[in-house]
Amino acid sequence: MKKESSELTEISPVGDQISTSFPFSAGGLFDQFAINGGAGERSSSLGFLEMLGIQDLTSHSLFDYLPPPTPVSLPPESSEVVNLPATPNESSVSSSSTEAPNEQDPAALHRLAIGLIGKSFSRTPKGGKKKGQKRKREPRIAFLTKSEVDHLEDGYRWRKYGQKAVKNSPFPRSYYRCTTAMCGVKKRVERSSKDPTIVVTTYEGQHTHHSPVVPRGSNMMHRAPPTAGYHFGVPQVQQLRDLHLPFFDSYLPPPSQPPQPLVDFRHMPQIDRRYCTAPATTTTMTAAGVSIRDHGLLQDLIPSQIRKVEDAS
DNA sequence: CGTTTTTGACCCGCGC
DNA sequence: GCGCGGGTCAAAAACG
Repeated sequence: MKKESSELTEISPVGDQISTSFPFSAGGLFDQFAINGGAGERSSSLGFLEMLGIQDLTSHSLFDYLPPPTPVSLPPESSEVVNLPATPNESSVSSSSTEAPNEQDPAALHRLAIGLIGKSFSRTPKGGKKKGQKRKREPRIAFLTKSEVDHLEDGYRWRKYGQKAVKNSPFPRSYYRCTTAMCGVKKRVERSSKDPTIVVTTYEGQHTHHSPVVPRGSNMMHRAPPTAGYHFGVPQVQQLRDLHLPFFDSYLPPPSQPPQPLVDFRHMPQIDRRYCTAPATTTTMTAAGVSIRDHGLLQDLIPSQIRKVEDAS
């Protein structure tokens, strides 16, 4: 059956996309991780790792390259410190105000690499596009997560609309769209061929709705309640800064400012219980569950940054 | 029975 | 122009 022209998404070439219309802070630096264009021979994950100066994931873990861990502090209203286990054998999670963190209890964000890997634009929408009309371009953000589970729970409901084999990779790439009406956010999920323990989740667009839904088959123990505040503790913000990724300065609140609301770490013990029985990489899954859940990065930080750029222009 | 997933076909941009 | 690869569509199947 012949298809109508429809809204599609493609990735713009590396060459001009950053310098011409990237809404954040244009510059050559972005070329290092605007890696999804052109012939598409480099995966987003590899590009991001390259950006971090990581060339070989076959003999090292991504997380070997990240900054040293710091304790995950809870928001000011709670004095608890949540320690994440580093291995399944140490899968217990303490929630104590007195227990000091150590190397075996790296912070959640230590296990998370977040990279802005490029940008994309929508193709001709249904109904056609006028000649010469600029395509809408959406920023994309990739989360690299060490996890056994491909599709990580992030608090939104997604409908899978496609799956494709990835060239030079044994793992397929899945395409998801937010099921909320009028919300055009999409995400791609693929597993790194270099390090199969790493899942690359790429988000495109901004959610038009604030309240994430409770996914089916889940319960409130697995996620923050809708009414809960989302807090990104100072240590997490500092860790992101410590990655020395220039664009993060635009994403993160100034050091003098209170942390942006993002993740409610009070729910991390529940998340850990959910995964602690799974083998091998589940501790990172814990971190991933929290990290990916910090939808604020998408719906709070990015929009604010876009506004910032728009105001400045 | 409504929703989601699966999966082959199709569309499009790009390189040759 | 053609082939390739990424991305999406949409009918059918599966699921709850």
